[in-house]
Amino acid sequence: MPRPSEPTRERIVQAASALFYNEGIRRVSVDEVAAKAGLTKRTLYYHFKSKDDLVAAYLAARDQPNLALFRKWFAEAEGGLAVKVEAIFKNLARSARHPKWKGCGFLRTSAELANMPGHPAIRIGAAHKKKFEDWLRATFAEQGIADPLKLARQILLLLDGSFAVVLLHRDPSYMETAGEAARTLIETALGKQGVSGVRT
Amino acid sequence: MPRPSEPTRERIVQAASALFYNEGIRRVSVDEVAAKAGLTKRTLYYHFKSKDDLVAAYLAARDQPNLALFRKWFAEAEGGLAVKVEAIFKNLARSARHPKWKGCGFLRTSAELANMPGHPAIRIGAAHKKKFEDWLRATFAEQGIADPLKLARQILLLLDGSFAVVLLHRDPSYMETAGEAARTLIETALGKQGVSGVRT
DNA sequence: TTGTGTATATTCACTGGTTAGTATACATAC
DNA sequence: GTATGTATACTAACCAGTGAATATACACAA
Repeated sequence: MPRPSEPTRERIVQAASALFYNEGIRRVSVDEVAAKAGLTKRTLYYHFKSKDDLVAAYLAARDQPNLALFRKWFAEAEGGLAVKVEAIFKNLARSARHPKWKGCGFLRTSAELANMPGHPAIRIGAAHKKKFEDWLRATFAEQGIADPLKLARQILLLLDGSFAVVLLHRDPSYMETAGEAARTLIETALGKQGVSGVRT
Repeated sequence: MPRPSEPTRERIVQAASALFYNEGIRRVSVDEVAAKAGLTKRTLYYHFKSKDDLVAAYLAARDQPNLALFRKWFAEAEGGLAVKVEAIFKNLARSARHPKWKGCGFLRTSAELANMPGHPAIRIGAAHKKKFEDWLRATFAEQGIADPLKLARQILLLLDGSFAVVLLHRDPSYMETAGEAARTLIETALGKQGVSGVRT
């Protein structure tokens, strides 16, 4: 059969992603994933040792693309630091208006598996959010902000808060409100920065 | 048997609360809830017409006590508006250090049932958060803040963000960071308020 | 060129357990 | 003697994971 066999594994992960994200982890059976991928459950278990393993693969596949998207939205925005960060929230609001949007897969998984704190999928989610936080922190540090880690965490809190609130109310305008708050916090931090601070 | 029969229904809701909150909605079976309440599943189905009904009752029971706790934390704190709101976050951080803490039941339920947008439990969760938002809005309005609704929503975003982030990282210090951000936003809003603004 | 062994990849059929919800009967109180 | 409340026993479906067999590709020997 196919020698490197990555297409099969890839197909399984993509089927799992669509189902887990749309329906929830525990709602979706391994049989459903296999059917959607066009193969039998037994074949799926050849590529993944357990359902938990598959859940971890689902989130791992979303890690880099998600981060790249945030960086792209930031990079493409015209303006100062605060405006560029606010652009992330505006773009997110746009995605959230899509009818199939159902929040952040990482956060929803950690909520659903809250009774299994050490679950591999939760570790992947935590690492993902740390990477985002660290990218923000480094960006803020470059701009000479006094406490870049604190500010990065505050932005992250607003971002994840908007995922949660918009999922509950189905009202993406909360994301724009979060973006305004982020802008305020960044402008305040820029106002307090030392004379050596770099501006854009 | 007991005539008003409210103790039985009450016992079921309490058993359901403990199990749903600790293990997750879909993880817990109706049999488990019945067993924990000390009666049979058939009796449970006499008091609730479905599992969905029971899930809604679980969240409805948390609505008022939760709001009362937030108001109490706010009322008992010494200081100005910003400090009193920050106190909510500090108290929340304290709760989150308890080993059995597992985030916000309303948000976790909305994440787990994200594929059922009209679910009664999600409606109850949305109404709960709206009540909190409205209480904050009214409080800010009393203090003469220019756009009390916007500020209330920003605080709510930080609060729900801290639930999500702390659940993921199991690091309650994020709640204190959120509290600082809330204080900054409120102080900024107070600084911009009209001359007629009331101070505390 | 042809035969053969081996690792990779896939399927069918199954198990043991769980699950939401119900048909029916029984008990108690007033 | 009827409302309310509780229990036993059941259904029909679902679900994570496995045993055993099979098919293919390719390396290497004859």
